[in-house]
Amino acid sequence: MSEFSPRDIERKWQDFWEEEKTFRTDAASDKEPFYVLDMFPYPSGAGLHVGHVEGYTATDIMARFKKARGFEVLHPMGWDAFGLPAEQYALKTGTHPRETTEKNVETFKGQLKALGFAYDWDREINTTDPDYYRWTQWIFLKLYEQGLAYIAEVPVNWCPALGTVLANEEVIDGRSERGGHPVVRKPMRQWMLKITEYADRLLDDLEIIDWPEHLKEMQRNWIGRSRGAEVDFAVDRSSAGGVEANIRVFTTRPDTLFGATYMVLAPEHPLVDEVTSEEQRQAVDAYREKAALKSDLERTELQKQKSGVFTGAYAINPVNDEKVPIWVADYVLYGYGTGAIMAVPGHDDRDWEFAKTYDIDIVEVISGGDVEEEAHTGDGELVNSQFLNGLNVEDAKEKIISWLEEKGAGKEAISYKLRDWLFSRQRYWGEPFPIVHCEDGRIVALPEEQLPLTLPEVEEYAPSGTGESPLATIDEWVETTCPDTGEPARRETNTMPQWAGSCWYYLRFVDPHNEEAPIDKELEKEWLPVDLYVGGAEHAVLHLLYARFWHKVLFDVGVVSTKEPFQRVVNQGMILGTSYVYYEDADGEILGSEAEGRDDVTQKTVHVDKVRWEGDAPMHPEADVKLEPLVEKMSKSRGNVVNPDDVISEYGADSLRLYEMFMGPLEQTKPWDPRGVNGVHRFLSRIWRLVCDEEGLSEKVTDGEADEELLRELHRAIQKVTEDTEALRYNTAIAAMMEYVNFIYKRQEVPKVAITPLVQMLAPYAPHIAEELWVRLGHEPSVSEAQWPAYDEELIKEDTYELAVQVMGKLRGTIDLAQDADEDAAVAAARAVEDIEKHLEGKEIRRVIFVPGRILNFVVG
RNA sequence: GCCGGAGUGGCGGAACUGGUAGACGCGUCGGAUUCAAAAUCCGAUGACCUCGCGGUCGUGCGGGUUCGAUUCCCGCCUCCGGUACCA
Repeated sequence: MSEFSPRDIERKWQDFWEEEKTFRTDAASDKEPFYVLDMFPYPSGAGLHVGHVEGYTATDIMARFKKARGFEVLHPMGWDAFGLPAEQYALKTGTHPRETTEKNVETFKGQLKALGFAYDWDREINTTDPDYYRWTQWIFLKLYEQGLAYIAEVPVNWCPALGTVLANEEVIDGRSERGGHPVVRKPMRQWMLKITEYADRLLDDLEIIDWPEHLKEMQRNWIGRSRGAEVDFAVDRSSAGGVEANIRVFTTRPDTLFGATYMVLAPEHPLVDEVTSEEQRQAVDAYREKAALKSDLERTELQKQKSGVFTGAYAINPVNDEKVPIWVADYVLYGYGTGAIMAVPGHDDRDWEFAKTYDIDIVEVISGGDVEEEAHTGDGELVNSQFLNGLNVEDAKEKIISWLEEKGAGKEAISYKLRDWLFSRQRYWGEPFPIVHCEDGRIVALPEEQLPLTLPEVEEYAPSGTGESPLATIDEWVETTCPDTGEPARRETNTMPQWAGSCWYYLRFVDPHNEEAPIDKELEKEWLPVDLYVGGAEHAVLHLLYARFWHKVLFDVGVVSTKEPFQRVVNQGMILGTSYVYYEDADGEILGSEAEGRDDVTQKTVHVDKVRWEGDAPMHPEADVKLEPLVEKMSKSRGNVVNPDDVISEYGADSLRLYEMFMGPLEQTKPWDPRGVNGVHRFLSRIWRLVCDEEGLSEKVTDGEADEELLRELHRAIQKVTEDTEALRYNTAIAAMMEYVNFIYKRQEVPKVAITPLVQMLAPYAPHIAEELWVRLGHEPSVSEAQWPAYDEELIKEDTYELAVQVMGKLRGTIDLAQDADEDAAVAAARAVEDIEKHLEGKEIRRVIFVPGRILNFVVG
């Protein structure tokens, strides 16, 4: 075959790798281990998209590169297959989620294989496999034994019309995504995990891992640790109907205590009932009821107007014994801090706004602003604060905290935004909890030997109607006996959330068939942490935080020896598509870009495949209207999705892989350009033609030696590609290979020794063509087993180099200069150049700046 | 609002620790090949002035430091991502 035809070679080499088990990992090997991991996908019905391909290609290149560099590489793939879509499909069609999952896995796996990824498929993991979730349940038991799993009544999104609990993403504007039925907050019995107990470690250990700073920052913000003080305010008995109570507040600004002119309790705060006066009770109850109906989102999203109700009661400010009114307001969240605040309107924006609305006193305690105009939140000198007067904020905090501690009215405290993790779902398609509830109320964990507790077959996937999972309707599964006493008991009918399976899968890949433990201890020591973990930024917080949490728990119980699971994380950037936009007015008339911005029209798109091309102008298929190209996130509804299968059938997998890496830096958001694929395909064809001919090997290819210049270019290319690949700068590594190919194209003949290393360097990027060329060049398969080419710095050096010459910082010419030339030689050479000399003529040279290898600059007077 | 990131040719992007801005690719133009076209190969391609040699301007905007700034500092603008009453 004379022309490059991916169709003819790609399948062949995919089969070769599979049969030869080229990418099998020997976990017990003596070689240095390198673990490179992708965020495994949820196998959706839609199949792989170009975003998956980007991340997976990036890790695949690293895996193949490291293998060639002599590492024992672990590069596995699996399926995060529990989850909502399969269950919803089951609801609609009655198809068992297992069937849907199997089918989708089949599709995904076929697509991944067609891309030539070097996975060790013997280590494939599926989170829905009982042999896998047995250990997910086992880890849950460890959490439970450690006291880190508990049951609580927690409000969930309850949709009475659907008779089911909805996930946050299924609720839009307080209504169900499907059907638009009202959704209310309803407390239900839930499993919680005490991730808050690990907050400090999750925060501190960010220091020891090599993650992008923005990602660490997001985790820090999510944990939201803040230092402050807890202060007790006694409730004024006479105003609260004789009730004796303390209101404890958390504040980061104890220094402003003298400026506290009211207090606020969250509507859910238990003290509200106790302190509310008879006159105010009706108003308070009404307010609390209204607040309870709002979802968290509603409570926060429309932040414009603050609302609240006075309870009728007062509290005593411990620093000056002044009476301050106690209010109820939903801008205070029950879940954060103590659920109550001291309000300092002079120095807090929210309190200021509230005080203005309800005409509450504003007292300035820190000078430097005008508290009648706005809250002054910055630093300043303390005023109106007795013994704190004259101090700055920092010192006042210290002093007031010691004062409070001395008086027993408060103490230093730390608060977190992070909440405990709501760990149960009222669904069928998830891991069952290995827990039974006995009739006497005891909660008993199943013994390890009884794992896995498998999901029963069900007739109906419809929700039970009570808010419980469909499992609750299967009596023969639910009804069991207590493992301790043998008395009748009921199984837990909640299931675990999708996060559970993905919290530890990276461990299982190391030792996927172990029946004694989730992972062998020795192997864990050898392989963890993961050296490189690549995935989408959408998991920057939750998945990565949850997995870190589990890892730390497993560390504490001795299952793993490492503090952190992922040494290095990289987020691949999003790939954007081009939408073709037009506008439509109320009468359905189709309009072009001239209608942009008008508010009587709606923006619409034409699916990429339906666009009618008039030359290079995109036109509406039915109307004579020019469409406006718009680069944005790919989505089905915008008709701008690029399907990897289509690209493969037109250009082949190698071109798709190469293009996605050539587009730009891995972490950056990049627009898809269909013509770009053609460009890299052209590059691969050029290499092909360089090597191959109708007869087999091209006439240009010789058995001779490489000359000095060729060697220099070759070794320069090897150096650049090696360094850039190591640093994930794939785009510039590819550019270096292109430059080298352009260079050898200009030659009549090229010796094999100058092409072979190129093919080896190409192999991680475009493995199929590289394998084929490798064999054509007379080597035994496979290039995937070959050692990465080395470069020799000596060969790269030249006798002379080109030096830029500036006069007054402006480039005036270049000179060829010997490597070891000194300043005098450089100046002489520069002055010999007419174009440079004419800028120096008749001027006094005041200074010469000579940086060997970099610059020669004349400063003239 | 706050936090994070980014603004470089017609387009995607390159430029190591301040040292020839625009590598590589796309597109465009020209040439070769062809009966012709596609494909391929070779060359040109930031803008402006100039017949040409050459020159001036140019990395979002305005300042600054420096012999020299895409790179460092100060002040803005725009876009993208995250987050949002967290006391």
